[in-house]
Amino acid sequence: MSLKHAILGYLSIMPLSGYDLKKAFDTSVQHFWSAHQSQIYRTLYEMTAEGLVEQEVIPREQRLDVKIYHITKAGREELRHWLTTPLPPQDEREPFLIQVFFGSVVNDEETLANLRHERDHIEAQWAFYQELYRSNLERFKTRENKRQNFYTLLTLECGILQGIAYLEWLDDAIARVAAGDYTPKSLTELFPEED
Amino acid sequence: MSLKHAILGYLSIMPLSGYDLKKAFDTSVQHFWSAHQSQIYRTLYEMTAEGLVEQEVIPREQRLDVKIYHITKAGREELRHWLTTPLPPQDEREPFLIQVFFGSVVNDEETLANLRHERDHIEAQWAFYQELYRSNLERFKTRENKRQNFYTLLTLECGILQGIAYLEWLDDAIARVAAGDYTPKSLTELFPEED
DNA sequence: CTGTCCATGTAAGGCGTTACATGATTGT
DNA sequence: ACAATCATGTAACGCCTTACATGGACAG
Repeated sequence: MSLKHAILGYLSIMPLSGYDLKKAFDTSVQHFWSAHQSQIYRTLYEMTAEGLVEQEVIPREQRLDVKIYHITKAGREELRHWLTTPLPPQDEREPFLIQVFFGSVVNDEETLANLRHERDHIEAQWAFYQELYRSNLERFKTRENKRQNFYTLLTLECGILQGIAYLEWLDDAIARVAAGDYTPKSLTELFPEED
Repeated sequence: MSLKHAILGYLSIMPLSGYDLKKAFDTSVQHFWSAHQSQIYRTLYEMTAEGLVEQEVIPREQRLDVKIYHITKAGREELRHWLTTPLPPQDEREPFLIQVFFGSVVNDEETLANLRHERDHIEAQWAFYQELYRSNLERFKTRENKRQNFYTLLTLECGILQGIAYLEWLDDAIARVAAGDYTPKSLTELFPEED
């Protein structure tokens, strides 16, 4: 369960509340991981039971207590173990590509609309990553923990580069479907020479 | 639920059994969708209750009956509707990138091992897609339904191109981590001029 | 005075995974 | 003779999503 380990990762840097964790997910790893707040609270509860984290309860008058979570020694060990264990192959699930795959069931106009919609969405997302990269770069210049920041930027870079490749494919697909051109790319067109 | 619609997509082309569907998933859309056979059977059962498909039971002596599923009119309408409705934005979940993101928690050697492991896995997968593309190209030349085949090849192309981008990123990341070089890419290095 | 932020959770349901079970046929 | 393939499923669990619920602080 990666969510547990992502939480451990954040808590290994500093203690946080469930709310803080939700914000951290939304603002920094959103491009490759997301979690609902209900999920975070439940997981934190389980992790407390498992001894991976400890609650520090800060009472507040007439409001729900704030609970700050600290990583335990066992938590650090678990995190280290997970970070050094190769993951089993993941199953992809991309519903959009199912729509494309069965594009021949509907009119090309309709598939085109889907492709354009996806394109707009990906482009907006890409612009957002670009902004994130920019702001993280700034921080890199001034901050101490270069190594931590480097890995943050590296994952963002991955998202950005894959976004570019995806956008290129989308543009090309849109052009071809719009032209009613069903000739597929040849192997030499598709694969770089080095192969 | 995309699984239902992927099943409807296949059944819109020809009637199939649960077993056939499992094979179809494994051999043609495996790169962007996978399903366990238990999941397929359960879903087929639900879809029968919903009137999206109909069972044709073919009894066999001393063996379990074969159940061939046919798409109904309601099923076709549902499929068409789904294929022409833009999908809500999907949440990504890539545990591997969490490992990279928290790479600073462990030694670079350990992160390097992860990166190399991923690289090997992706390369093998990429080679498999390449083979799939090759064989589908052959079929394209001889077969009737060019339009259907085109969309199949298009989704494969997507997987292949994204694979290339991902591999390039992995190679670059491996080189940089191996060299202990934590300088991030500048914006101009990362973004194409057109931007 | 309305909305957003802070901060916590519960409940129910949907989807996916893993393990188990059966048994004939076909290939090596 | 043994394994793989064909072909069907059940059971149980686990994770993720959606909706609901509470309530103070603070900004426009």
